[in-house]
Amino acid sequence: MSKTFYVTTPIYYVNDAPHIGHAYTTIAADVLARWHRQRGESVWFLTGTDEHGQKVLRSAQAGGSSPQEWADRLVAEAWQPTWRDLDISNDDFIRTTEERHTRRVQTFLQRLYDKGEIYEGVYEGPYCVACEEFKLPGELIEGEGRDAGQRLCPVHRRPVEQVSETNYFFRLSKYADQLLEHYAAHPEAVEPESARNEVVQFIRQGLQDLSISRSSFDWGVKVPWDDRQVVYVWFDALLNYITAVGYDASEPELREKFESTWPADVHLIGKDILRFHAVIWPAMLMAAGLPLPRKVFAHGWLLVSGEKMSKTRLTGIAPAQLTGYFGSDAFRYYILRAFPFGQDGSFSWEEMTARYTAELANGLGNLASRLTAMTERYRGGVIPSPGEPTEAEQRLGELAARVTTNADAAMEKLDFYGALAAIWELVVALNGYLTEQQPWQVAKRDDAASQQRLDAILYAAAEGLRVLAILLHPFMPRTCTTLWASVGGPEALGPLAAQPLAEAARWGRLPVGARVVKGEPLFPRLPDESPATGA
RNA sequence: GGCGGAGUAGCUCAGCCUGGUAGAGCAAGCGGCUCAUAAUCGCUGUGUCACGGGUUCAAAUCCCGUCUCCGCUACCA
Repeated sequence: MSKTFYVTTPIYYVNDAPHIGHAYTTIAADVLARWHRQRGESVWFLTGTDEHGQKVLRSAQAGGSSPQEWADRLVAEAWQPTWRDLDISNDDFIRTTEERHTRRVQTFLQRLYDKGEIYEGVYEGPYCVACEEFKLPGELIEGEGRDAGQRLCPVHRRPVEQVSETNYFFRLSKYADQLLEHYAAHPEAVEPESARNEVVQFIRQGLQDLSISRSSFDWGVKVPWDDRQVVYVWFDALLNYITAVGYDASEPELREKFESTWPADVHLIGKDILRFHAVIWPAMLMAAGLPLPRKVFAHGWLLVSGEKMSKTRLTGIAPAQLTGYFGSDAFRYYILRAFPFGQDGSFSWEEMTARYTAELANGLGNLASRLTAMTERYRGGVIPSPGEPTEAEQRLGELAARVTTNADAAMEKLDFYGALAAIWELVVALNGYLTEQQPWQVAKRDDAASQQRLDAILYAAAEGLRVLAILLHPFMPRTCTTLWASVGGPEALGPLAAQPLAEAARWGRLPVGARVVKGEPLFPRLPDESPATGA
């Protein structure tokens, strides 16, 4: 059985509703999954929600509901609708409160405990009595005046106490050398390079064992041998990548699923959760004797006005604010086209508007309108014979092939930006081709040679659009389905999703006689005034 | 404080490793075209390459220093 291409997003914390940062990761994962499906590979694309932990408990209490009700509502009313709106094609959606997950988390934990990878110890740290919780050393603030020399809780502005609690610890420290060896042998396992350097540097400093249970609250997976404690939420959350695909399943189909799916080919994450994925997670897998993920890719952040998005600064943008105005496909296109994937990108409404108009409406959309209008007008909406290709048509065919190869190579590197740049060469070339060949002039001449020439031009342009529909389908599924239909693809060649990338650029696949229809513009012109928004 | 990244055209950025007339896209201006969503195609300009030194025949590119911005510096997710 061949290995399934397995791509994941983080499971998102249901403390809050999704913003465009979550959408960025998820859209990238979706495009990657669709690209590999279009290659003809078996693909498994997983996303989901992380629902345990103190913050969810607190949010639920503040909202006057139980944590389970809180999570249920956010998942049903915020997260899943957002992914539906964005045409996210995940194959599964794991929630950490599902029994299939919690049961397997317990099994995993018990195995590590039995192997001596987990021991009972004492966690000591700064604790705020008012918050009733442990604080991170880094979030404390220096006291002034009366509290000079002391460190204060950032919420209550009062000194923290050193408090200790009995917890269970995972022997993370013993895996430092193995992790370093692994990354030396597999540099591709953490990308981009800057992220890998940070991880390696961090591990070199030495690792401490990790406290993986909590006893101060109970919203979590119970530690199987000690029900006074619940599992630390990250330890619980990371395991979703294996529990969702059948780790420790007894059913034969699920065992087979796990064997053919794990290890993950790509864990896509934001760079803020790099350490959990590139240090703790692989160490957990080493301890359990399971294979490590092939790649963790930490992408940059979408910044708004140069700052990380934040609710408190009112810079958090809900995806619906953008999709409602630009459409889901335009949003998917923009965030992958505007910024190299590994780097931070500065989101701006103005830039998105400019790209929408220049690249989608005037570029791709208008190109489709030109071809379909002329085919309807001059040939009654029927794809004519390709006739004798001249050098211009040959160049188009060669470009289509080269662009396909380049885009595929870029996608192999998770370079969505480069892939779109490559594909856009074909959009630009086709607009130039039509302008140079002037089919509207050729159409005015009645002689047979001119009419055959017109056929050839229209055919070549239609071929170009056929290739574009296939190459862009993973990025803009909705629009490309429309485009595919408008060049007669469905009847002539079958469903768009079934068009293999390897065949996409083979020139001349569109059969003579396919029905071309000029429909509504692919990307309608934006209204003059944009909706009021903080962006 | 330590480690790492960045500072190049109005905007977003490439170039820097492997020194040798400073580039792309967008925006702007001019021209062509009229099939198309007032769309498209061609042409044009623009720069103390953060600052100060140094190496060199020659530095955006190498070296030293300074300034500014950002990230990482472990158990919130």
